Parts: sequence; structure tokens; C-alpha cells
Amino acid sequence: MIQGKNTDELVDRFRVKCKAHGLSMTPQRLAIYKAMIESIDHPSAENIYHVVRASFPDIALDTVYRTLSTFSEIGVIHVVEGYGEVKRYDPNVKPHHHFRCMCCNKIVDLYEDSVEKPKISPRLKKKYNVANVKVVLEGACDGCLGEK
Amino acid sequence: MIQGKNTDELVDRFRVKCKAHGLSMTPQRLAIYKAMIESIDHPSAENIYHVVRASFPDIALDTVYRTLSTFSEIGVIHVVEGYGEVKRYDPNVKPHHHFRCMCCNKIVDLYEDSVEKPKISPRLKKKYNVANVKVVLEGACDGCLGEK
DNA sequence: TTTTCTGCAAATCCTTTGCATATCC
DNA sequence: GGATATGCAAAGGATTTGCAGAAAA
Repeated sequence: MIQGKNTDELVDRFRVKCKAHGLSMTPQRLAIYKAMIESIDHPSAENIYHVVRASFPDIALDTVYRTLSTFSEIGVIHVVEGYGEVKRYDPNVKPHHHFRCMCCNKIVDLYEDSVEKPKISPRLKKKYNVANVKVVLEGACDGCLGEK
Repeated sequence: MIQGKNTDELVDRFRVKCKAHGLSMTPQRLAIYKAMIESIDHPSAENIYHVVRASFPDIALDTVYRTLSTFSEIGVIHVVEGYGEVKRYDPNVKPHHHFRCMCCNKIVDLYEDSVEKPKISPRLKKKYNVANVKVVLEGACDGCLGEK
């Protein structure tokens, strides 16, 4: 559950946002959204499918995929870890950060002098045995802006 | 090319690291590694495959996959963006950060009070039209540590 | 000569798509 | 009633695997 929110408030906002984007409110969509906000971990499409099947035995997995994709398009949810991109490799094994162009997916190395490592509380560092910290700036590169 | 490095130095270290891990030095592996360090952007397996085919017309794509996977296991390269994981979704659209357990892939939301946003130079912010900054702490969660 | 790699082909896994029917507004 | 969403089935793309022959130590 999201910090400092309750289900009803979230569902209300969800309805408003769907309407604003001209999306029909179907029981499947509502069930999928509710399953999302009641999830503990950050679920996959398959996870949500299994949860929603309890109330909708006939729902299809591809409906879940389609619906989650729609939701992320209208900003009701976000995709984390695994953007559907192919694997990319980096020969640079020294600590550094990345910029990623949201438009063409170019990735650029950034070094400590331009991006300062975020400060993490010692409590957190210990709690999660933090081995490394990744910072990714997302934006648009020159090439992509030039095209517009 | 990696900041402040030259090819020979990198290749030497590569040879040492392979030997240390008991890996044979094959011409394919050398060609793949060289293609990696000479790459501009962070290449995919397919990208590397196309480059290496210029000198090794018979190399198979799965060899490239296998080799890159081996390289990342011995720490010669890293995987960036797209860890081969399934897509995961987040119902929390407020700005926040993540912890990811490298062992079980659990993802936990972290808020501003425990992870301070990294400072980014205005030059960089402008250059890349930075829309958002993602911070991911990687480590091991309690559950995974307990198992050992 | 023994172990380790490679290429080939096939398999697997995740996700998307086309289409007819059902549902929403 | 017209537009939109769903379920079904099949396709698509990325990555992995089993295996036999080839190359490395």
C-alpha cells in the first residue's frame, strides 16, 4: 500500500483520470487497479493476473498486459525495472552514473564530478546491506529534441 | 570508450581476469570484449553481434549472448537497463526511490527522508533536459541474508 | 588428452496483436 | 447505437539450452 493513502481516495482519483482520458470503466480495469494498490511488492503482470483471477476467473492474461500498459500511459501507474527494453551492456565497471534518453534510449556515462552520489542514511545502508547505488537521469538528448 | 583508459590496458586486465576465473581465451571472446570497449553507446547483444561479424562471419548470436553473460558474471562488464527481469509495475506515482534485493528481486519504496536526491549540476540538467532522476539502492534484504 | 567453448537448431519465456464478440456510455 | 474493451488464439522477439564437433590448456 502506498504511503499515506487509502484505497477509496486512490480509486476515486483513478476514476477521474480514466474519464479524463476517455477510458471506459470496466470491472476488469477496476479489479486490476485495486490489485495494484493492494499489492505489497511491485508486481508483474503475471502476479496481478493471479490475484484478479480470484474474482474474475475468466480474465485473460493479455487483458492484464493491455490494461497495465494503458494505465502506465495515462500515468496511473509506473513501470519499474525492466522497461521492456533489450539487455544493454557496459564495459565500464568503475562506479559511475547514467543518463538515458527517454526518446531514443541512448545511454550516456556520467561521472562523479557532474552527479553527486545521493546521501543515504546509515540506518538504511545497514538495513538493506547496500552494495551499490544506481542513479539514472532521464530526459531527452540533443538529437531527439532537434527532431521536433 | 571508457574515460581515461586505453585499449591495451583494458585488454591486459581482461586477460588476467579471464585466467583468474579459469576461462579459456578464445578469439571470439577477445573480439567480443574489444567490440565492447570500442562501443560508443551501451550496446545490446545484437549490436555486438553485428560488429563482431565483420571479423568473424561465422560467429553465432547465442555465442555472443553466452559470452556477454559470462563476462558479466566475472565482473568484466555490467548489465545496464533491462536485467532480463519481467516488467514490474508501481501504483505509486509520487516521486520516490527504490531498493532492490539483488538476490530475490524484491523492490521496496524509499522516500525522500531516507534517501536524499542526488545533486545534479545545472549544466547537466539543461544539457539533457532532465525530467526525472531515479535512484536505486541495490543490496540484500533480511530474508535473503537469513537464508545463508 | 581432457576440459572448455562454439555453432546449430530448437525451445522457452514474456509480451503483443488480429479479430470477433461482448460491454460500456 | 456507436465506440471501446475483452477473450481467444496465434505471432513475435529476446534470450536460453542440449548437444555434437572443434578448439584451447
